[in-house]
Amino acid sequence: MNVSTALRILKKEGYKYTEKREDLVTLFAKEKRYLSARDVLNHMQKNYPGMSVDTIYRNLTLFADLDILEETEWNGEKRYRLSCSTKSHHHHLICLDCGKTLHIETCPMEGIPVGDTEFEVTGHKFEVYGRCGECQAQ
Amino acid sequence: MNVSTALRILKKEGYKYTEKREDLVTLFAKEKRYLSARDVLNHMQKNYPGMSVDTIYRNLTLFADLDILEETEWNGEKRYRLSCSTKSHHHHLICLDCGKTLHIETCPMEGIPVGDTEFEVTGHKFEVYGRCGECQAQ
DNA sequence: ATGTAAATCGTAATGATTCTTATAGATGGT
DNA sequence: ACCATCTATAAGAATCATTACGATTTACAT
Repeated sequence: MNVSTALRILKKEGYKYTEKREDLVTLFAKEKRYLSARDVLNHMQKNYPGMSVDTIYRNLTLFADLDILEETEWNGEKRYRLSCSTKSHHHHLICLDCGKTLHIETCPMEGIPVGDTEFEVTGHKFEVYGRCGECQAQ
Repeated sequence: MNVSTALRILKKEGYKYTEKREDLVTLFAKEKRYLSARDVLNHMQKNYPGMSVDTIYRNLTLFADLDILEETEWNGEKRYRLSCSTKSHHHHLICLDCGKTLHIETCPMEGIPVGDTEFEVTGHKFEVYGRCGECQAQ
């Protein structure tokens, strides 16, 4: 996923192009890590001092719905990062200090026999948590 | 995990026995599924009409710290269920409607090569989500 | 039985997120 | 380029889950 792909998806789905939306996607494209709504607000308010929290949340939710952003949650806050790829299903090793990620290519759902239960399976979550090298060195 | 084990852990760690704490653990022992703080409050206030939300949250957190309860989160609410066992590491298939669970015995961490990264791994989460048979039938 | 620290209550405070209403701005057609 | 329409945004209020606080009650060791 990159900025132009993201904006193309926006247009295709009938949403309007705004400079704030482009900057929002650009921020995620630069950072390539999980950011909280507050992180995003702090970054965005440098260029747009009066930017509303509502705009942040509304666009984060929209982008997650459009699969432009991936969403997760820790320490009571939702976090978002740019979708790594539209192609291959994968999981993450996540630094809980800075939100940096590494890919985990294997998916635990392959080989789990959940089809023979009365459950209708709708999703799954596999995440490994830790601290990256930089954050260990403070 | 059962009620007497839970109360033994409480005592061993120097916490006081109260009727509310016994009833709280008993509730989880009966339900054997994930409950939100609000679920617990509703159940408990039948017997203790004036019970404070603070008491609920304080004890849920305490019990989770003592590994009497397992904690997770979905739809913006923390959820707790009685720890299945003190012995074997496992994961869950969870009904997002009622909190009912099935065990998943295999752990995806076996076979994931995370030791050769600069990350210090501190934890992981693997959960499968769905709807149980009863909830599908409403 | 008594003293003390912990547990609880009632309520206020907090923090993240969502909602509301009025205004501003993007897009498509002229 | 201009206009109409409909979406996006700002500002602030509202909501929801959770935590904090001061006062009171209770468990339990002595």
